[in-house]
Amino acid sequence: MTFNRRTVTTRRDITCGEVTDRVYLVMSGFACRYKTLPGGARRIVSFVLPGDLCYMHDAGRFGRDLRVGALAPCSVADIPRSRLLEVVNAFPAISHAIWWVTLRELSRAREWIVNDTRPADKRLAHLFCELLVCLQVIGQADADGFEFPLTQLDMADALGISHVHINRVLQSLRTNGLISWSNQQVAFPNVEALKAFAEFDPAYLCFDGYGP
Amino acid sequence: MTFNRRTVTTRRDITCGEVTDRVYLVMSGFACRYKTLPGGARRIVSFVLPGDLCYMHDAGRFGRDLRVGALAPCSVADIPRSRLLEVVNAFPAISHAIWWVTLRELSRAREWIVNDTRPADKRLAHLFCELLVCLQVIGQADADGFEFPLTQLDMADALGISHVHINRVLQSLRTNGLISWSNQQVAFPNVEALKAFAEFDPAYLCFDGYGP
DNA sequence: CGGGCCGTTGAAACCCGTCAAGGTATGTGG
DNA sequence: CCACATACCTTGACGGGTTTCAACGGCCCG
Repeated sequence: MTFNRRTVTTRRDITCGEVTDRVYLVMSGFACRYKTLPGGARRIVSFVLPGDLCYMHDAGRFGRDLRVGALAPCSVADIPRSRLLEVVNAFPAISHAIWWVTLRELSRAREWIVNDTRPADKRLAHLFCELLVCLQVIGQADADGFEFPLTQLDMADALGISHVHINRVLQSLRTNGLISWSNQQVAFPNVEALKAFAEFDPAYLCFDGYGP
Repeated sequence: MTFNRRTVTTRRDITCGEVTDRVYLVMSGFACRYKTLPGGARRIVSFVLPGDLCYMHDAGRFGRDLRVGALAPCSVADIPRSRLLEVVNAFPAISHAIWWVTLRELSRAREWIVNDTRPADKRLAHLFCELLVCLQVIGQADADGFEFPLTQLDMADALGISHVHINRVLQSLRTNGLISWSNQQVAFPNVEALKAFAEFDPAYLCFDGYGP
């Protein structure tokens, strides 16, 4: 059951042209959903981690203005939409799981809206908390850190602030002993203090209670 | 087929206690989904217009930290969740429609994230554009304006800015001839100019192509 | 008449963006 | 091995956007 598998390099889109009859399964790497503003600025609206599906829903009508790009080299499997439908029909429980991840996405998008009201330092801390928990679930983070191939500019676009300002905010968090980040490795010396500072409540991630 | 129908006054929540076995249909008025930050600030993450369903999905797991409140007097119908399931089973096409509105919510939430990267004046203009189109679809707006019972503070919480600043931004838009707002009546002397200023592209609203 | 709620305005301080420049690492080609 | 280019990180200075605090006026309603 291996599909057309390929590698997408950093700063390239995962979509190939205007094809809409496929869904994309990210198997490794680091990607994001983003939009580009008329001025040329990029705003990342969510991260795509290994195991995530993209363009699951009819791409012709939903998310036409939303693109998916690699932030680190990604291994991607192209799956024909028809194949996905077959699987859903054969195993109705899959339909339930698809509902699950969709509602999870919605809940997370809303928390990102809320996060945008916080000052930049708490915003950055909150995003790191989210990444820590999500990466732990897929076994790509230990208790207090993870490997992190993204640049400061990527994080700036995910938070909607400038890359200059994120640098300053990051150093403030560094000197406060909340974050260390170098050589593509992020660590949090005091995870509880970080979560408290970020006002982080993992409920919105909708992990607990995941069914079949 | 009339259900337990009631009226919710301004600044009150539509939910009644911790009940999770009901969905709520807003039949008239103006409501919003919101979260409250630890500091006490309220952030609105989406508006709820007449015809919208709330807590459609298992409220026990999703959206526990999300509340629904009335911004103007609302007429609400409480529907037992079991009744909704009956209807879905009896008319499978309904299931398709529920998918539709859910994906629409997701698309809109993501555009709100993008909107948060714009300066406050464009942000406000963009939100007005969204409201204009959505209210037109349900027949509660004409070509260049609508009745609007919300306060400036409500709009501030929907945009994540202070009520003082929204007042200043609003006056700037007023003097530029883009918006007039008084006596709960909003009008846009030049809709096209407003949309251009706001960088508004209605694609994300996912209205076109709505099926059965 | 008094009390909320809402809109409005001014002043000061802060957060953050932009511009500009320099520094470091990595990779490439000569 | 060196020159060069590129991408990324860092820093300072400056200006503008935004928040906060404070105060006042209008309006509706009890």
